[in-house]
Amino acid sequence: MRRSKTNGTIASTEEKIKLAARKVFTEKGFAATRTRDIAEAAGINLALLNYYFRSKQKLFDLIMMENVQLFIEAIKNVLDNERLTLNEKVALFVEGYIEMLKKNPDLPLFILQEIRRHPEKFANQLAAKEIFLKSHFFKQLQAASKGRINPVHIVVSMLGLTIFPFIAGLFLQNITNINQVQFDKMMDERKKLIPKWVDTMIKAG
Amino acid sequence: MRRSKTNGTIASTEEKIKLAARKVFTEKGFAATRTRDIAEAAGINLALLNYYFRSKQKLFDLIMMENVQLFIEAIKNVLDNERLTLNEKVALFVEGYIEMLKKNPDLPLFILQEIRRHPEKFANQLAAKEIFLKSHFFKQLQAASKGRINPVHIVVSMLGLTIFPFIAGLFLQNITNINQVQFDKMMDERKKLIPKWVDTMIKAG
DNA sequence: AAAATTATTAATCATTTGACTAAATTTAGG
DNA sequence: CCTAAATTTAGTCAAATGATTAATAATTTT
Repeated sequence: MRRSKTNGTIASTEEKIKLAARKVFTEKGFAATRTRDIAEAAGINLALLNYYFRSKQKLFDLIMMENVQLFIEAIKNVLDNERLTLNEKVALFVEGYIEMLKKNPDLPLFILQEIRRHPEKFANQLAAKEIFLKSHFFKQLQAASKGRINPVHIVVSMLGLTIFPFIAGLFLQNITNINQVQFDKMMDERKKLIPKWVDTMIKAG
Repeated sequence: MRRSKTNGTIASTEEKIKLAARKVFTEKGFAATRTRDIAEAAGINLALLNYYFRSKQKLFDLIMMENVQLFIEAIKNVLDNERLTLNEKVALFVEGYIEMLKKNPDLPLFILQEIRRHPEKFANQLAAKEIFLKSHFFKQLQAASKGRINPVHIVVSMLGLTIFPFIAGLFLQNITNINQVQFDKMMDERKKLIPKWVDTMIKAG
């Protein structure tokens, strides 16, 4: 693999391709994306894409990995911080995710689509299973909701309340007659609403 | 356009293709689907697909329309039934959708993806905007939540709590360590949980 | 500055894929 | 049965597309 020393130019070109690839892939998915689209969006010659990344698939895998990373980083620091109460964790999680999703609204649909298309790739990969179930967060949740309700319901609800609005963004703006600015404002409101709702769910069952 | 009189056969072949097309399209999306896949899944010759449906695009549009129809029918009868209380409407909506989604878990991702890809096609189409905002349901919601909270928040939450688990099905089964059967059982539990939660949201703001 | 390495381009290739054609086979009505 | 319409098939085509190549330009190294 070639690594250049003339960093100024190469990093810029490679980065240009990656940026364009993230944009086009995330918007259209793997199959609907043509390498020519990416090349054009990046303002480079088609052959350069293969020069730097070997193949469409390799480039896609790279982007996908970085996207998944975005998702994980937004949780990581919250779920296992033992100094935070359950409510504080929920609040931080919701706040962090909504901020991230405001910047990357296409991300959830992109990732979930990909999981559906290739479940096997994600089955083990992150070992998210164990990490999640053993997290301080999940233990707190079990303790707080003990007996009244399956804590998985709470987790699913928290994720749904936070992520779903972005997945269905355009659809919701359509049926509810609000525009982009109003939508973003509402998402900010949800930073306070969701933790309150989740707290109620835990207590009320 | 040829219409046969030997109805037995034609309906069966045409239906076979449509069933196969729905399956493959919904699983893989438009671009990733090859007409040859559909033909194979339907157990028919490739040319037959074009014989009955003219083109891949036409077939896709048909399937998409039917899928959207599924979504709408599940709401239609509930939203404007003036004899139902708000809580009854929510309960019926959630019940109906969860049942529909258990049978068609790929539907939401498929439709939302398509809306993202071609927003213009859905912008006016259903005029869902007006229909929804003028529904008896929405008016009841406004009355019940008056002042405390934007009713759109409630709608978004209700949809999210109901639909999101199916969109993220595989992902959730992964991180929460539950299998398909447990998942379906949980979805049944949510038929009772979600209306209760929504009621709390409305009252508490 | 010469040589070597790295970056970029235009042109081309090979494969995939949606669509079409023309012929063969089956079915329905007389 | 016979004929015409309906159905089905194999074979083919043209466009799209991922990838490669060979030549050229730019940059770095010696």
